[in-house]
Amino acid sequence: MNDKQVKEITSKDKDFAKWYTDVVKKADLVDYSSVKGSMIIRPYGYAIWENIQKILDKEFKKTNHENVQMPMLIPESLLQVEKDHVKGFAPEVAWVTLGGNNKLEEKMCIRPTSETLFCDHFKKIISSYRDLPILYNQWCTIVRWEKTTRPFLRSREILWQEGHTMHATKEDAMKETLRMLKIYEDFQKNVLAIPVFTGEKTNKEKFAGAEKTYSIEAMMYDGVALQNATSHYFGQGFSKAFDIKFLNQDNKLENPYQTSWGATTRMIGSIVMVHGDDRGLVLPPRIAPIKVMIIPIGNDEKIDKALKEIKEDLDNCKITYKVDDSNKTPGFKFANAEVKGYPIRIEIGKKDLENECITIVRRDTLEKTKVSVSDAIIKVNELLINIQNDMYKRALERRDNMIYYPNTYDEMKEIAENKPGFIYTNWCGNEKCENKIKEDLGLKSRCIPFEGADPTGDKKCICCGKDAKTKIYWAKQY
RNA sequence: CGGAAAGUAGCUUAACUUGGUAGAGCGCUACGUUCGGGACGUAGAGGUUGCAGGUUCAAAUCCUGUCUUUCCGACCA
Repeated sequence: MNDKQVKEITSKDKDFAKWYTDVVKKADLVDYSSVKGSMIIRPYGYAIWENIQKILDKEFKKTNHENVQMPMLIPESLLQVEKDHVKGFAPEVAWVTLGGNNKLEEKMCIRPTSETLFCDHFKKIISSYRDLPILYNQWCTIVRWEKTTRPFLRSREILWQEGHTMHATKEDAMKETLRMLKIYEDFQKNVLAIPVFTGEKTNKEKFAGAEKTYSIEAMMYDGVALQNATSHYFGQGFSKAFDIKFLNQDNKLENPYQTSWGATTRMIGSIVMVHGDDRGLVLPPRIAPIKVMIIPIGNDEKIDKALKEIKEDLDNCKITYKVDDSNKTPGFKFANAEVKGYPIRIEIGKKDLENECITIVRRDTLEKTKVSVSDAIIKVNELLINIQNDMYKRALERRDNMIYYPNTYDEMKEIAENKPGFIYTNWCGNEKCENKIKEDLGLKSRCIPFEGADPTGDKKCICCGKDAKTKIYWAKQY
């Protein structure tokens, strides 16, 4: 690879953190604002988010969820209703204390999440089992006063969706919690081409106020974990605290069972860190706002004719594309298309047309193929599918090669210190061991997967040596 | 929030040590020539040196504070 082609992006193996910020900026996904932790999502980045919204929202609607919009401010007293919840969130909320120049009677926080707001509302609209289930979702921003911020990965103002549902029975609520987790899982695998682990969070890591928290865990290129979505089962914790009641079929008052689930623009960070390379962003076709970038080389009647034909074919197949007819040289346009990560690039030039063909380049492998103008659309359709599948396969293989299975604590330590990735071990279920591993090795528990989590080998906890209850993933996290 | 570093045109930076008219490259605009891996010519636009104080005849330069960014920890989606 010519150095000139990558002069603007730091090599990912040399300095992954720098590479990441280079890519998100050079690909025009974000810009920094003058407010710490509040990023500007630029049109190209926002277009990715819009695609995420479009696809997820369709899944939510298919499963009978309705979108709503709740207030942005939560009165202090409302936030405090559920004890674990306020304890978990109080350290990271932003407060509004003034209205104009007047001090507010009661200060209000900017929502860090909206469980309390939804509960306050649910109390008013739920009275019978006939009102259940209530399946709500909202797309909004929230604020959490994070100490350290990075574009997409950790910001203070977070763009996300949060689902909040109420059910008549425990079983229904649990079913909902897992159903939504599955929707996230399928979305990440099939659309974002990101392999993930789904499973249960430990007591220590679960959401403030939840009975159970499930998460989607992805591994970035550098082996560090990123939690890409969560789904919580609340049981009756909030509904009791908020005194939400319904009359069941036996004419008895009961507290409903609740769930919430969310995913954020952090997923865009995952796409960058799972698929990107030293030339920039690489977008999976299914999430790419522009699937094909057409680059005419020079001016010629023949080129115009071929361009017109290809555009028509793409339109007919509803494939999004753009034509780079700027006054730049071809080399510049190629490099730019690579930084932006368009899945496919079509080069239309005189030389090729003399042989009745054009050049199609796939972004993920940079492999070039020459096809006739009339066959271009067939090739594009084929490539869009292949690129999507190959990107997933490569990410999966890479991830699986970075998972380690130590049998002793010393081995685990050796791996934690020298090899980036996930570590899968037996665990006794005790928080003490979790804390020790965090302190000794800097690793946090990721999740207990749904399948294949029965203890293996000596069936003893890797840390304390007592009987293991389960297997669990450990990793450093963003 | 602790520890470290940085902030000068859109970007990369020079001038800062030793105070004295802020300079360049890239990018941008217009016109022309080009076009198969980051083109070239000519002409041009673009700066209260992050912000606020202080020292001084004089501050990009010295001092204090503050904000933002980056890296490393702690906290967290």
